[in-house]
Amino acid sequence: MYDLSFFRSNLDEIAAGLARRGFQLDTDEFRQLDNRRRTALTQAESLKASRNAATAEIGSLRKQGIDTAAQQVRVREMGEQITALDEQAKAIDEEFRQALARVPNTPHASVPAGRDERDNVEVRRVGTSPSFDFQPKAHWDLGPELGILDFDRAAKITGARFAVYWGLGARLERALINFMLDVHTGQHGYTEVLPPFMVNSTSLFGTGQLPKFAADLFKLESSDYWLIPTAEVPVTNLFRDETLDLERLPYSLCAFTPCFRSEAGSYGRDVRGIIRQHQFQKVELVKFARPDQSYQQLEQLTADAEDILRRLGLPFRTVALCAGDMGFSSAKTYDIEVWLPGLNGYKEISSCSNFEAFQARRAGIRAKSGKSKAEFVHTLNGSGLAVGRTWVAIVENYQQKDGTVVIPEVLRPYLNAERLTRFSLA
RNA sequence: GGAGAGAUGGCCGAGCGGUUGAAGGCGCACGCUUGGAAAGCGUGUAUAGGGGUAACUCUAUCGAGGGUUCGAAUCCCUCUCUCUCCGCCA
Repeated sequence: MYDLSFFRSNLDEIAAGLARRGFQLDTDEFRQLDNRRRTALTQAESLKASRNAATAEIGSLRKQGIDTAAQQVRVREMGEQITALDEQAKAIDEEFRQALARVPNTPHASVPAGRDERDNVEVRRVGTSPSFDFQPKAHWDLGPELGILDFDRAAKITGARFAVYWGLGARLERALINFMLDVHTGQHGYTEVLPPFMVNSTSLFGTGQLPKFAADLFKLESSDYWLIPTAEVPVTNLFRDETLDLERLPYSLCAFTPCFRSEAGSYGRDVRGIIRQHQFQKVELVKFARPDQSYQQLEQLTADAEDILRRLGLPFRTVALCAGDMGFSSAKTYDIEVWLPGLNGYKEISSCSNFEAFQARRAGIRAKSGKSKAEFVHTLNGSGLAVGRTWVAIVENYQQKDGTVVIPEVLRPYLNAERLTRFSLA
């Protein structure tokens, strides 16, 4: 969300920036709305000022024992007018705020132009896709064959887009979580945090999921609790309505959480396997940065996420999203895409964004040093990484001709195994 | 789930329905004092929005939302959160 006075005085520049991402800002509508808002506000406030004066006078008159019945009738009438004006002003203000809350962030100058994913720009490519002397399988075949992945029972106990992991399949997921957390906390300087997996709607507003994207979320009945779609929501909101010490920034946090997404409107996309599930797990990286350092921090955060793939020996590429492909709150985003033999292509495994002050303004996250005035921090986040998709990448990239999967060296202590072999309960 | 207590400025803590945006203290900032420091003294010290080139001024805010009243931090109702006890529970 934008700062009110900044938005007002830079409407045309903002509209031009938003046009890059294909968002048409109706500047006339906003100007009108803003004028109406200010008129209503001024009217209500000046009437309030005279009521306050009249009321003070009644007070002092009554102290002198003078009858004030006439004044009281007059002020009572003013009160009714004020109520009406207030309602009007409030309605217009609300209309203005709602409209403003639905305006996406402006892309940073370094964001490539373009309309959709085809215009994204590859910034680096690391590793080479493995060559197989046999026909490699997709994980949705290989997993069930190994007995470590079970879609049928998941559909029975819950429904579509859920999975059950068995044996070393379950343990591989857990190994990846621990590995990622250990690297980020031990090597990259992140502080681990374990937040609630449900949040209230104020938090979702803070990070920008609400009001526009309620349909993508799961909401619990008869409460204001929502299942988190990403750890970004609880972790960024940790410091909502707080003022941080500018000198101590950046804060670098990492959190493991499950994530829940309704995937409304994605019918038919990634229907096979565990690429797109209603429930998946993620290790998330979140940074609170000084405004003058946030782009440097975005590079660092992206490198930290990439490092997991390097250590796992998985081939990937990093792309800079074009203006038209970026998320609502983001000013700049890098997607990291891992190579998946089952798709014979790259698939997003992390999305690293700088939101600048967009979320901080919505969530009231400020920082100041000494006596300086508090300013909004810049927030960043990225997956480090999506665990389910990393699981897929391991299984598919390290599969062998005999149907087993060799586990990368760094994971073996966590898995207590060198290889995934056929598993069966019986 | 049941019973009770509470929520006031950066913090602690007053507050009779009327000039209380809010006493007092602490903290913080600046100044005086000092060889320097402490103590002492003085001054200042919230946020958001509107108007104004500015000085400044107006409005709102005492957990949130309603209500009573000419007027509410103060009275009434609802909700949220925190704490204590009981029950249940990992």
